[in-house]
Amino acid sequence: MPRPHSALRLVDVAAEAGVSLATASRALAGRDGVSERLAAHVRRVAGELGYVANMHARSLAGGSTSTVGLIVHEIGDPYFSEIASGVLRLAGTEDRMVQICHSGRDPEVELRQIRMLIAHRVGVIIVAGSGYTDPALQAESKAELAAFQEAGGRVAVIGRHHVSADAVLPDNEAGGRAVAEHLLSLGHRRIAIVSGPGVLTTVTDRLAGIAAALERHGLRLADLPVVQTDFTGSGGRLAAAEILREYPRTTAIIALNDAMAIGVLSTLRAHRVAVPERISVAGFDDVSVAADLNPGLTTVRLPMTQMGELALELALKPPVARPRRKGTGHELVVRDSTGPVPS
Amino acid sequence: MPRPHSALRLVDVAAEAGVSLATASRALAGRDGVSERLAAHVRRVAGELGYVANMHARSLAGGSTSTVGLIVHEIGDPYFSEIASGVLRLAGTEDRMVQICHSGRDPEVELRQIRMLIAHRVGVIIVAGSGYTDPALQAESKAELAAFQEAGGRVAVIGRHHVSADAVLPDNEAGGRAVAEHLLSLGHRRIAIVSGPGVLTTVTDRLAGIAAALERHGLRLADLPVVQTDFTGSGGRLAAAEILREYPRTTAIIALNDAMAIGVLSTLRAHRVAVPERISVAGFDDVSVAADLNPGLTTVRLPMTQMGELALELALKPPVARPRRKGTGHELVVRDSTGPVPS
DNA sequence: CTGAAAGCGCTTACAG
DNA sequence: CTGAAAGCGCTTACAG
Repeated sequence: MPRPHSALRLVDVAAEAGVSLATASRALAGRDGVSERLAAHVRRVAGELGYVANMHARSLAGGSTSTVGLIVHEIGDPYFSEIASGVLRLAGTEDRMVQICHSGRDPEVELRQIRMLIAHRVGVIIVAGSGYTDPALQAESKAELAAFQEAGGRVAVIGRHHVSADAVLPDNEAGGRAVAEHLLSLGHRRIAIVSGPGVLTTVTDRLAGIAAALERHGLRLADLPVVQTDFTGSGGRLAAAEILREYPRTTAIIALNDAMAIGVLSTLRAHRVAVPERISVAGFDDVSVAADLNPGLTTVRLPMTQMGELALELALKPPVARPRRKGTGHELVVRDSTGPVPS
Repeated sequence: MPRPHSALRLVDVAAEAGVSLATASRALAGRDGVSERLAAHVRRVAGELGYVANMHARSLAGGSTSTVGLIVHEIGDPYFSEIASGVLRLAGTEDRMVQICHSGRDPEVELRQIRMLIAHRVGVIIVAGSGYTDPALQAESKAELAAFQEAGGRVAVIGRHHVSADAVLPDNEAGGRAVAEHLLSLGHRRIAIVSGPGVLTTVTDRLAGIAAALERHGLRLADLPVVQTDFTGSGGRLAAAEILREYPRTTAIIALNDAMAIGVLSTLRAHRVAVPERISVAGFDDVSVAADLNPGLTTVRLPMTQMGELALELALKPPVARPRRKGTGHELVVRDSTGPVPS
């Protein structure tokens, strides 16, 4: 198999620096047991020579690998591709490679991928897909990740997972509250929800926020139509058709992510339903095209790219006793797809 | 570093199967020198035990790695995330991991990433970003990839690159011709082009197609405004503003990819320019939101997901003397953003 | 067709 | 603080 031109080995660096293999290894790993002066010298020599450790040898010998494993539900979905972009960007500046795999929103596949990544001896695992509300669905993944951390691996998750690890927590509940408040303040009461799979914590958290806002206005989520569908554009299209058919008096639709909201807009347009004059539509995430739609989509902005960067940043920090948890903040972005309730 | 529970080694499989380490290795690698009966037996035992080779040991010993390296310009761009999705999908079914990295449309970064991937001993490299028209810009990458292939690595590229490797060739020129023909047949003559960086083969090929169509109608590309900008949404926005300002009589705009076309639509909308009544707009790629825009974007569909799958498929086939080249086909998708020239 | 042994490039006890 | 040596789990000449 290909071996890089620069088949420079640690022995070469050691020889050049005039130290033993062991000392060179310790110096570069930043392990103690080497005088600071010597270590600095070795590092300088390694730098001048452009030495890059053979990750396979390192891993085989029991060292850790700099590779980052990233699990997303589906990279073709802009929500995840923006997160991945953030991870790749930061990884690039740290000279780390990123292995990406699909979980397809299937806990079993997710488990398989986690095992694959561990088998490949990645040093870091980032789980970017939503967690599952039912702990049983994640029990095995949780055990696997715990063992991985026990053995020195680093883990960070994006979203609410049943895993004890550093976490980036999207402002799902507060965002749900904000978007619902927005529609309520515009006078809407006959609001329909286009929801994703109820097993995802992302979905339940966003719904919880919406429910909280409704209650402050004396409404109950249970009394509103909640159409559960795929977390995708075609899911949104189907759901919108159902809403038009079953709940024709609806004046506003909240889709639990932008992909679905875009599908909703598409169906409404096909049915020549004026947005926002007859029905207001709001989404969640603020994927980059949301601003370019017509009408521009009112949505809750989550900083996906930064979320990816932040997750990797957390994972790269030395672990602490209690996992870190970082909120993301959110921002209600009001564009043209929402307006006053039709009189 | 984390070691999987199933720290099952090849010796364990060999013992269980009652053969030597060497025989077990050969049997699983499908190398000859083992009777077919014995080999089958070893493979069955390995399967039952759930054995997975330690890729690091394999790589160190000189074997090849099943990891796939994928280089994209920017994973946040839907064109690339759809290609990546195809690669990940096929890789998943083959139990291969995929390492993705950004080249940022910078030949130097691309070269660095290629070197990184080779240093990580990936078995396959897929270059998904456009090639560069100037061979000098790719000279080093080309040499690096050639050496990699020489050493047994497999390479596939998407787009026209100065590399001798299996290639998936998007129908850029024919697509350019199709979209230009479409606008010409609608009566447009004052067509402006929103172009990406002229150093990319994707750009020059699409322009060449447009030029060919124009010539058939007695027009010359050189006489039309070609605004060169970033291959992104904001590039499209800027270019559209320039066109409105400098070439106010323009009746149609061809953007060389959908990202830019979406930016163009956005700017036209901000300026209250009716599409397609006053200006028609067409894009290229058919990213998934193109259908959901309002007006729906007329564009040239390239099968990005399949392109990703196909590239990996080619790379996974045994190499042949002459690199394979597969065209992608294309399809002009006429939606609502293009219409007859205003009278 | 099959096996014993060397070696890939590291890290890490174990001595000094 | 530093070094010599064993060992990680494979593959691949080299013998038989």
